[in-house]
Amino acid sequence: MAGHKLDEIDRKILAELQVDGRMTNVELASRVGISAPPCLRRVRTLEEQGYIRGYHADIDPRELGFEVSVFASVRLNSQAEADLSAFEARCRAWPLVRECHMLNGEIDFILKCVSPDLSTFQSFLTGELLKADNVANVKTSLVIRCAKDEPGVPFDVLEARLAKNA
Amino acid sequence: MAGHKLDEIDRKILAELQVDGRMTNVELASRVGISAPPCLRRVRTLEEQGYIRGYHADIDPRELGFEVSVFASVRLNSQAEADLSAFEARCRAWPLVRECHMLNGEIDFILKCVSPDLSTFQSFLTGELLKADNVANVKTSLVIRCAKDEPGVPFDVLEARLAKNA
DNA sequence: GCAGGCGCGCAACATTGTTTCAAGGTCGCG
DNA sequence: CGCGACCTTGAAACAATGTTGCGCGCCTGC
Repeated sequence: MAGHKLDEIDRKILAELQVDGRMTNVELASRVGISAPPCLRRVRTLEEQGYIRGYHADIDPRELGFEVSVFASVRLNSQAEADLSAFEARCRAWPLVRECHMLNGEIDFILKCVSPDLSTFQSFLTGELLKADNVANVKTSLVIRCAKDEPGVPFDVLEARLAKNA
Repeated sequence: MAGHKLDEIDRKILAELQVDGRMTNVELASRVGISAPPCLRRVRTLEEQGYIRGYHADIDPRELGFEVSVFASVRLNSQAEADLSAFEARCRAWPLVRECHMLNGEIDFILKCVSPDLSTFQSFLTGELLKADNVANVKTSLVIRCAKDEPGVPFDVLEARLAKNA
């Protein structure tokens, strides 16, 4: 699956679609330097092979009234695999939790949450998260402002590494 | 700007495009229950008004050889606005840093980073981040696994709130 | 050199994107 | 109550794009 059999054109396609996922196929083809039909075939292949997991509109939560973002550091009582999985399943079911990452070190999980306002988050925190089985400790940090938010792959780094190894 | 003058159709459009940002306009129109032309006009308006910030392909970093994700908690020596802005600007320039959020509490910033391997991240950490001006302290946590990663807006919560207020 | 496979580009058709225009609906005001 | 301005919608027509099948050239291995 991780066979790095991507040529330069494939990587250009991924980089372009990461910047603008709604670009038309003809536009994409002209940018990467091939004609439209093979370009479309490459995109389909990249989708099937899992390089492209999907396409999503990037919607501003604040514009829709989600004024509050919070990072929550969670510690559990038990780190047995079954308990970890159970907590992850609960996170997937909570709509306010948008991301859930398991970490090494003292903190077991970090959650990224959004909420319309502080009181909504507080009732989630006290009524749901802190009451959940196996949760020992939660430390929350309000996001004051966001300087950078670009999930994805730094293609410039990737190209630099490939150039060095060549 | 934050005038919530979105009707149900607009919210449906946003929800659909968040799930599949490459959906065809005619497909989108049929899903939200109107014909294609007004649907396209609504999408354009939502883009212009900032509800939709863009469209991005969701690319799996692991497939491209970025095996390591790290959260870094950063404390600065000075929290003067000029110093905060300077640090944010540095984060925007580091390709391995994908997200940079300013927090309240003890921690000043949390960074989400990706890297091809641990040694690359370590050289970034010791050679760049820890050497940067004003950085007092950095605590890093490796991501072991990711249970949920759905940036965006929980539209089910939004609709529930609107129903309650109606 | 030659057969096979692979990737490209061309051309044709199906589908979609986009504009234009007229009809219906809503709101405010006389 | 009725009128008029405004907004939104949907149908039609055209331009643009998505999609498929086919043939050519290139590389590879024998």
